[in-house]
Amino acid sequence: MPKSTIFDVAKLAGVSIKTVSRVVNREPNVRASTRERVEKAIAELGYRPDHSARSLASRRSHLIGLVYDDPAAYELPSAGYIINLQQGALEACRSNRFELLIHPCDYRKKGVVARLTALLEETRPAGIILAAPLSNMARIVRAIEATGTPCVRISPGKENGNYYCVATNDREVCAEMTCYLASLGHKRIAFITGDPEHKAVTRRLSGYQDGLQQSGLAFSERLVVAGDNSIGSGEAAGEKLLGRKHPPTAIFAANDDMAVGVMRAASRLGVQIPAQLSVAGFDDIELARQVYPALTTIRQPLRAMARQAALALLEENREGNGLRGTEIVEALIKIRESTGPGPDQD
Amino acid sequence: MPKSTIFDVAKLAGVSIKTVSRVVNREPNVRASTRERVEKAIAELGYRPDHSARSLASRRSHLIGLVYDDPAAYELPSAGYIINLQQGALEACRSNRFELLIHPCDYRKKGVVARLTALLEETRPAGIILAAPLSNMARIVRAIEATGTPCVRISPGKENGNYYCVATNDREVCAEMTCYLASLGHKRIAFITGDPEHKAVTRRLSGYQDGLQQSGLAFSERLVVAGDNSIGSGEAAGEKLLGRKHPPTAIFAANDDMAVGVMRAASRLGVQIPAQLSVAGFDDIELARQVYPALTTIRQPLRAMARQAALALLEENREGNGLRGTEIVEALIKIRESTGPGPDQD
DNA sequence: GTGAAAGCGCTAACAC
DNA sequence: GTGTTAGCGCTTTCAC
Repeated sequence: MPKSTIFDVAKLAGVSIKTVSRVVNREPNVRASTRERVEKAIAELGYRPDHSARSLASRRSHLIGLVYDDPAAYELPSAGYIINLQQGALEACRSNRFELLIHPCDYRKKGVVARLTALLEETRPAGIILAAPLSNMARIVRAIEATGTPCVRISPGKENGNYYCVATNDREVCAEMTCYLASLGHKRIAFITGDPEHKAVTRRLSGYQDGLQQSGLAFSERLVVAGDNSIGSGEAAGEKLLGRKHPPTAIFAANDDMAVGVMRAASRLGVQIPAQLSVAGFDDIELARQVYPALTTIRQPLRAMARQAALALLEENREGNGLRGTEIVEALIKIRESTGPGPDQD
Repeated sequence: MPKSTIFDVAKLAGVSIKTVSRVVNREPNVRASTRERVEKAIAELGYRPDHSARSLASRRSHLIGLVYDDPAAYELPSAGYIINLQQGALEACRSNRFELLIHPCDYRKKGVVARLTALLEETRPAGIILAAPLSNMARIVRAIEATGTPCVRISPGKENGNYYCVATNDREVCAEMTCYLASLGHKRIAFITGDPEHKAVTRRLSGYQDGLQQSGLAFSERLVVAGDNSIGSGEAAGEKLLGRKHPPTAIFAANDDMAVGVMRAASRLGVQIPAQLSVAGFDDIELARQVYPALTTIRQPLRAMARQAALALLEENREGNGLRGTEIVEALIKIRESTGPGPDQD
């Protein structure tokens, strides 16, 4: 079957191509009976509007770009993170007949901005979803802005008012986790911070502080140790904390990898979890369930966030009334076995 | 800067648009001095050829589609698999100014074929990379063929001569692994088969048989147990095998998840690895390194395979002399701690 | 409600 | 080597 065009459909339905176009694009001003006739012709011919022709004429494509930090640089532990983003965006695309273009980029390299600009100017996607930590980087955001491509940022550090953002209640949920630990009877709750490059991770520290305050516990700098998001750094931090004369009875790490590191340190030092030490993380990576005891953590609704981001882009594409504000998608606390009532304390 | 077109460049360089087109597309028949002038004009105006216009006129886009089994159906353990495919394809795309479209599809659902056809007919990608297990499914392959889109299949079951395929030496490497186990002194080497839906997994059994033969060991049906690729099925199979009067001293599972299941069964039954039992898997998933003792396994060079697939598509796009044959990318045996000389045997 | 005509920005075929 | 002329298949504008 040689591919049919809008002309073939028009001829078969006995209307003009403009009417076919109206039907295809669900525009108003078509009589129901006409619409039916056109739809029948479309089905009969197996007509598919050509994407390139459409984009060329309308100056907007049916493509959404997903831009995220290139995992090549990371040795792939972020696979779950990326797949969740993709799945969320795809869910939204699928129901709207859009396709998803992926564009990981390594912000550490020269030329990223140029490549990104090239993508936007050549491909002209209907919009871009920019994931953290790229969503915090001014030069990336500016480059996108310069091309005029609609953009939604996921979990940006500061909620810069000029762009539409999708974020979680990171800080609040971390406060909640801290309160939960306090409610279990813990008095010395430590926190391990992450790589300051990821702004989202920084906000988690503030949440921890909020939680202490809400629970009537004093904040102490001694209970905050710096990590760099890696398992190794968590292990080092755990050793440092557990080696003290008065070790904490609970450790809340800014991400799961570091929490797992803490568990390793505890295991090596013969500290029982959760009997002697409660451990909590953030992210709910796959490893969190596989580790023993299973890690209490917080799940970022990444998939829902990406879906929301894509939906916003699609709406903007249809209505075009500007993308502003911040949409909050709530994070979820997953209580598992690594937390419990601590040992009796002085 | 209002976006400039090929006309602007032509005017500035004092040539015709066709000459600009030649320069942009690296076509021959342009004098070096002319080319330089045009390139200067392009740089000066920041000209970018419009992707849609190009695709429309040339009837081929600068997009490559990557089609794989939808992980939604799988609860995401396949994240690493997918990311590796994507990374490989992206490596090839990047150096050729192509973009990558991802299209996971759930072959269990009705309407996949229709959606895939729609993708191909509307978007007209320059080519499709079809990953296993989809690459084995006749109705999927046929649907792609019907649209005339160039397609490369990754790890298809049977090497159907009409398409270009990229595969690994699955069977050979499984024979090698079996020989390695035999060389360690194992006489009773068991094999756990996987989901027969994945043809690649079936070939692994043949490799195991080859290996036995090469090592002068007899094949016994009793030493082959069926699994379904899941950890749970590996655990069940392991229990069954280890519960025998003469249990095997080595178990080779057709994938890592099942191998991990075997390790769990061994741990529960108090069987020491590798002192009493050697365990080997296939895939080199992340868990393989995290498990204790670390799993001996086989790594499929997925990334290299996807890169090769994309490169073939790009070449076909340029030269167009037909895609045939099979490219083999060699798999790698990773010997870790779960295998060793077995116990002395009768 | 519907249609005719004029492009969108580029490549292809062929002329020179 | 280089330019001219037609489209590619659609949307847009505006007329009816």
